[in-house]
Amino acid sequence: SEHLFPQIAKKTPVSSAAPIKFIITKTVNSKGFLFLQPFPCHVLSGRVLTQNSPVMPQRTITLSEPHSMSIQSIPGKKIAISPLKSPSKNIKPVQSVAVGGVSGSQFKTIIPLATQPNVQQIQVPGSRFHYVRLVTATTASSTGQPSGPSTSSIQTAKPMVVSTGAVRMSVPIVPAQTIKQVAPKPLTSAAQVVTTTQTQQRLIMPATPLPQIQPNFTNLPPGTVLAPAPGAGNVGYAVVPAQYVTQLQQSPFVTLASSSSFPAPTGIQTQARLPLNGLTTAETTSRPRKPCNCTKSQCLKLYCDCFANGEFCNNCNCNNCFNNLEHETERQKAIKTCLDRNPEAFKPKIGKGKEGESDRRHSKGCNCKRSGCLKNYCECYEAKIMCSSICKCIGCKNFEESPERKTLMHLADAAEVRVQQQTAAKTKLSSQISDLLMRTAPVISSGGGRLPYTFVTKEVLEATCECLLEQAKKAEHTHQPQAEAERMILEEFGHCLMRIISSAGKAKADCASINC
DNA sequence: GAGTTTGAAACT
DNA sequence: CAGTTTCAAACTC
Repeated sequence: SEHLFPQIAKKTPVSSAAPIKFIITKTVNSKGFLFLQPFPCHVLSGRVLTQNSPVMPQRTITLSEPHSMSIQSIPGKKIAISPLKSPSKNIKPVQSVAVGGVSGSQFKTIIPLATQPNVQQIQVPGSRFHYVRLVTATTASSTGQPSGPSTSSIQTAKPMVVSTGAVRMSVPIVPAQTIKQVAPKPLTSAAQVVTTTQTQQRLIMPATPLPQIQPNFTNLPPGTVLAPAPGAGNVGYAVVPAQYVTQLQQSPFVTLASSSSFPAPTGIQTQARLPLNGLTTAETTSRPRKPCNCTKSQCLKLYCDCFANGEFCNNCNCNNCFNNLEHETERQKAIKTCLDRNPEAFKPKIGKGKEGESDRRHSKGCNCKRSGCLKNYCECYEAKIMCSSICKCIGCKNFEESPERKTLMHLADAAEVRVQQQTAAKTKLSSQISDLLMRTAPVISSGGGRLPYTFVTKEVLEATCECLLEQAKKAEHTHQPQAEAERMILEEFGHCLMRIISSAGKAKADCASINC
């Protein structure tokens, strides 16, 4: 990413350090998510790149000294990388969103890294970013050159425990068995994560240095490097968002291992969203993005919400979709086209306010003409913000004092209250039914207020029905009017119920006396 | 679910 | 940059 890191664009002498495979950079996409793919550089987040992309040649960035890097082309390399945050104050938002990820269904896959020490963290002073170096055992030497083709490059990866100031980059290692408990789609071998024919690949996960990291994998942000504790085992793990794996699985370039213990949820796809920026965990986890329905754009234009958000299409209803790893070349080209047309294309449209939501506003403003900016056609309204002076809308009613807007808000609030009440009522009813079933269900070991038997047995029902039928016949024989007949039957039903209840109570008392 | 409306994106 | 077309989502019936 020469334009972002001009200082590293120049090739510099390689030191004794092992080669850095990738730089992690960052920006945000149009919906406030951390977005990396669109940038015409060799740094793509959590995705596999192909060297032969016409858009940008993939390169390896070699760091020797903190300030000196070089970029070298490595033909035939495919590398997946993810964002890496510095341990600065920027950490917090990253963690808050990265952990939650896309939705509650999102999980992280922990890829065991093998034994050779080939994941290294590099800190570049003055840079807001951290760099991670993934090298094979053969390249972990001091050659400074990338290794040759390999089919198990990742297998030798091992995170290093690096302390970056107050932030420790790793957490205690866990045994391999633990993977099954935390990763729905564990990979039996990292080597299987990235294998191709004849070409070497590496998977670089975002190694977010977070002081808040806890040894709970479900809370780890994507790309967390789990390094072995001193004296512990020799295998490390890296946590990557599951959607990456989903995409990787879909890729013709990459073969992923599927676990026999955890069948891959091929039918369940997650939005391949990258770590977010500007949205809270709750927002991102409770509101997975809707699948798109594109038919003509191949999901490679900004019409497509997935594409516009820097996401792969996943679980969408689109036709002829190119927004996936299978069409990486076309996708990169489309990204470049969009950026050529508008360099801000993938940046958030809604600027984040300095204090509270009131400061949020649409970066370009809307151009609504007929909706009064009070329908979701309006991007401002959709983002739940007021129109601003930069909007060019006609007949706007989306401003603070607008009576129409207030009415709409009240209606929305009322509707929400109704939904909540209905939900609460349903919950209560469900609870009552459940409780009732518990009370009437046969319980071998009686306790509390439960009855020891089920009294409404088949026999009891039959007897009750016979009684009711008998009452009906009686009414018929005596030529009672229909209303009177119904009354007699109901009365008999009442008697039946009383007898059943009485028997139940008596049986319970008997049962209690003999301590059954 | 089909058809219509809408406004952003894409195109000219 | 303005006008037009395309597109997919939002909306209505």
